[in-house]
Amino acid sequence: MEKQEYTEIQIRMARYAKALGNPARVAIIDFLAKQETCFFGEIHEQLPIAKATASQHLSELKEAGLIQGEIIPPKVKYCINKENWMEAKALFGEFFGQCVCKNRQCCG
Amino acid sequence: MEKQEYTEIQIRMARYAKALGNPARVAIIDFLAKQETCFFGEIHEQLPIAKATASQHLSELKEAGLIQGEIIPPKVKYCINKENWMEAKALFGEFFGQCVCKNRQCCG
DNA sequence: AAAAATATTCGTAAAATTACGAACAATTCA
DNA sequence: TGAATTGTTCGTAATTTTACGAATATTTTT
Repeated sequence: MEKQEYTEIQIRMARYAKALGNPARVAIIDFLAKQETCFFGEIHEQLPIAKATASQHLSELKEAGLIQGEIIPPKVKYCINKENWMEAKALFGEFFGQCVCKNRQCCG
Repeated sequence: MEKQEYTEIQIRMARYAKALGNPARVAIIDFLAKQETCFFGEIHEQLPIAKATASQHLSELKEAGLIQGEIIPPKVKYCINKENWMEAKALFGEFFGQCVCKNRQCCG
């Protein structure tokens, strides 16, 4: 086998991983995971970054499918996207489950 | 609580996630996870990218701690870094375990 | 010693990421 | 209606990422 393209699963894995590849976004998810929903303001309060930057990170998490938002004037309510969260959880579970680390020496 | 800095765990999570945030790097790990070790050439054969790019991705995975390399002239042998792999596995496990998705409605 | 094989490093270019303040839009409150 | 509140979008700048071919270094083979 040579020069294979990536599998759908690898592409989806990388997409979710990339979305989690920043401490601010990990912190946002940590915060959201512990409650049903919450407003932008509460999320921003937790983060050591400007409002505009927080909004940008939320957009990326939404784009990746990990969260969703709903406008409740004049606020915006965010929450985990349950369906995609479960998919990501399964993907990472299988990913980290595939290494037969216990049975081997690895390098050195 | 306001303007908190990120926790060590969030920073480590983001670091591992970022390393996995590219399909080539996910593919490399997928390939390495299935065997004790293998040489650069075999890894590169699997990937639809140039040699230099593959080497670069391997560097990033090594930098993040997920793999390690050993020179066996004139080849280079790579493998999963067992210790850090286990840490990453645990971090992602706790991360995805913390959402109480089943018990809630989320937005909408 | 010269040629071949194996990977990394260098130099470079295009695109994406991260961050901020200012400007804006939309709704609510006075 | 005017002022305040809440977030997003715009414009911008600095940095990082991704990718490639060419050059380089190291060891092995001839």
